[in-house]
Amino acid sequence: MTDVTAAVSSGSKSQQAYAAVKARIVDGAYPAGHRLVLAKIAHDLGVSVVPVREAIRRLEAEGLVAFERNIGATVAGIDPTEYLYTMQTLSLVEGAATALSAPLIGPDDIARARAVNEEMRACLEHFDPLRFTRLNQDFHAILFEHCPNPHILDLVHRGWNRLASLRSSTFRFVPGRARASVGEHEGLLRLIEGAADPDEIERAARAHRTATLEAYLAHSANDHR
Amino acid sequence: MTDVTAAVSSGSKSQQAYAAVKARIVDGAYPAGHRLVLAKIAHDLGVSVVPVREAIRRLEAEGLVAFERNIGATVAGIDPTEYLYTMQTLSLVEGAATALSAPLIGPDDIARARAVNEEMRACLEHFDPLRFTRLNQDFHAILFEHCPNPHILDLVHRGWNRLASLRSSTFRFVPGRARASVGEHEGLLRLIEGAADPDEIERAARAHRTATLEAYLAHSANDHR
DNA sequence: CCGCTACTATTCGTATACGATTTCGTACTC
DNA sequence: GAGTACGAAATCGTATACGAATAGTAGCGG
Repeated sequence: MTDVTAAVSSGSKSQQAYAAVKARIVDGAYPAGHRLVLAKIAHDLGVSVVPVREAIRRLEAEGLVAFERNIGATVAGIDPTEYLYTMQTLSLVEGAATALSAPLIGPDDIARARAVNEEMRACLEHFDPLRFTRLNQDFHAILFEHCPNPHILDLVHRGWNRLASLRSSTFRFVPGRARASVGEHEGLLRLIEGAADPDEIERAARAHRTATLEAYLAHSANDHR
Repeated sequence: MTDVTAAVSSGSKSQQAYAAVKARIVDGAYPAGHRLVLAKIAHDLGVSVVPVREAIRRLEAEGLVAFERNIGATVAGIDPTEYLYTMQTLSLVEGAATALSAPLIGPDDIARARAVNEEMRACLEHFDPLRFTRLNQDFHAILFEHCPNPHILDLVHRGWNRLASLRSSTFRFVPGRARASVGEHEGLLRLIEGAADPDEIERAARAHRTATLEAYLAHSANDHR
């Protein structure tokens, strides 16, 4: 459940353009490398170029768009190096977000998260990577609902958006990673339920993300030999 | 040694406006709450309002400026809650940046950092909080020079900028914090020199920032009773 | 046939202009 | 005298317009 619904109408045309372009990038309508021509987007949205330009610059600041002076904007791809940077940062901020949220998570939240995780488990047969990824985000979003630090939460969301262009390729291509993920989720829930030491929760949440990164690294090393 | 020198001329007028306004905010020429009128800034810089607007929006994204629709922009202050959020995030990213950098720090870097720290120690008599803070940033900047993850480094710099408006009030008002800081720096250098476990280095770097936060909290709790 | 140069078309960057919204001051009423 | 309504000034938000820089293309020369 993302903020895409707020795409249409949000006061200023700049916001509107921002939401519209962001949605198209995140859901893949504008693939990586796609050229973003200000005048064309402005025409499509029925606004002038100025608000569109502002929207594009904002997306650039979030890392979703690459903008070159006098050249133009393109949807930012994510090469292995960028992937590494982003995953490292995500493991950091997700770990902290989970640890900070843990004391505020109630039994009902746990139940909801566990239900989502069971759905993920069921999803392992007839595997649908996109659905699996959406459920994965829902799972963590529940854990972060009560996160007391909005800055850290914002960083988490930025990381997720940044990875959106990959279209869950890790789950898709690294065998066994999806199943392992479900197991780690359950472990995380047990720790939170048991009111474990925040440091331990942070380590577990961090390792959860790091495991995906390392699975990717191992798999891509395998590919290239 | 900040990037203020790059303020003048940097290709686009938008960049120029960004650097100019940012410099004035960070160095205190525009204090917190100061009203930023687009037309006035544009006139002062000799450009039109469009690039200035773009610059202000960028500063807003970095948390340095608060922008309200149809109202205007003001230099963002930092209330206790924001301070807490920012310090928590900084402890997180500085801890990671230090741990990631540690294996890449050579003996010459250690020597330079130690020299800066000794300058800080000397600075404890005839205490000059602003100079002390600048040295403090120099110290950590040396440690981060080789940081292999630019995303995390960027987050560190954003946090520093966000705190700039405080004008080192923690060092100024919390007794003993400056001296403790110098000691913690030396401990950090020893850990790095000794090629300690990255986790231990991360904990120490994180605790270094957390200690300042807690000193502030304790002190302000004292104030309000 | 290949490489270089000049030209054209596209697109960005910024200035100017105008409508929309808010704020502040003033006058009027109770 | 206090509160409210109205109007003017200030400021933002966006559209339009034009200059600047770049990329693509055609033509020329080797």
